[in-house]
Amino acid sequence: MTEDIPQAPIPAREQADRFLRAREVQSVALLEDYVEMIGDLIAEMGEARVADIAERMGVAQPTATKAVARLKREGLAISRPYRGVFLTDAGGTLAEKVRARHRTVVALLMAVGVPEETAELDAEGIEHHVSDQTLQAFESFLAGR
Amino acid sequence: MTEDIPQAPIPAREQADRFLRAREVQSVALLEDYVEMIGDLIAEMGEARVADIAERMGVAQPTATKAVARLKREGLAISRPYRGVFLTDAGGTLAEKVRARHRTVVALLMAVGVPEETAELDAEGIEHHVSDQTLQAFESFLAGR
DNA sequence: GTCAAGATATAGCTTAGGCTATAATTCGTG
DNA sequence: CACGAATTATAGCCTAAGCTATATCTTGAC
Repeated sequence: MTEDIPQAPIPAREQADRFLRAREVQSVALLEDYVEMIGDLIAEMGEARVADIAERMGVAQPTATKAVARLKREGLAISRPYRGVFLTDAGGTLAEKVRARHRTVVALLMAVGVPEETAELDAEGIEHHVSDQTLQAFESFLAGR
Repeated sequence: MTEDIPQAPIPAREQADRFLRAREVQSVALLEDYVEMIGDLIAEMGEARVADIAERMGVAQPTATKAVARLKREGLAISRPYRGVFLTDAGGTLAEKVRARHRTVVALLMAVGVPEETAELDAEGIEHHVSDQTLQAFESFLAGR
């Protein structure tokens, strides 16, 4: 509180845009998490059941059901009542992208000295805010070190 | 979709804990943003008015009023009706911590090759998910390069 | 083939964070 | 010092994401 303003103040409008973007990102973050989880479950167990999704996401079963309904609305998943959940092509593509990004973020964190366990923990929240441009920078950094 | 499972599968419980943590972080992220913003406004203009907070956060004025009410509930800010908003000691300390963390995250991103503008944009969302341990790793990395 | 157990869906509630419209208050100007 | 403009507060609405309790459907065991 005793120091001067560090950088030149940013225009209010520009700063507001940053927060708007952060809020937008947040609204798709859950979709990404669920899609990735469903992809993992299908890869591991052959199908994704709502009860397993709920357990792994750490939410109650009706919460997972609601989330799946939203995925269907967004065209990322399909399911019939009392049957397993599957990904559409769009959902599968997204899951793949999210999984790759997660790996890159964890690798970057570890490359700058973050212990693996902490890297995994923090990556879960960080990854959603990593833009394509930043992701590319991470990959270049990891390749060229 | 054609490759094997990359790492050994994580116990469901452990994975759920990661998501639980990410959700907890999210619930304090807005508090942090508002507190930092109020600190900035006081530093720049001598006081933080609700209208300015709203403009810079990119929200409507009643939304900012509600957020300030929550800050007061949490003991981070004080205000009297139709008067400016001020930070408590706890609020000031938090603002300082958030501001420092933001700078470190931006510096780290730039250090691994992210352009400044993108670094600022992504940092706004990333910073909230950076744990103390990760922050320390960032600082060591920046110091020792 | 029936029936109990397990899985999924539905109903209804809560909190948080947005919004618009409007009321109440403060402040600057004449 | 009064009044209009600017600011802040309040009312009431929406959506998303969580929860518990309960209803409905599926399935496996007998």
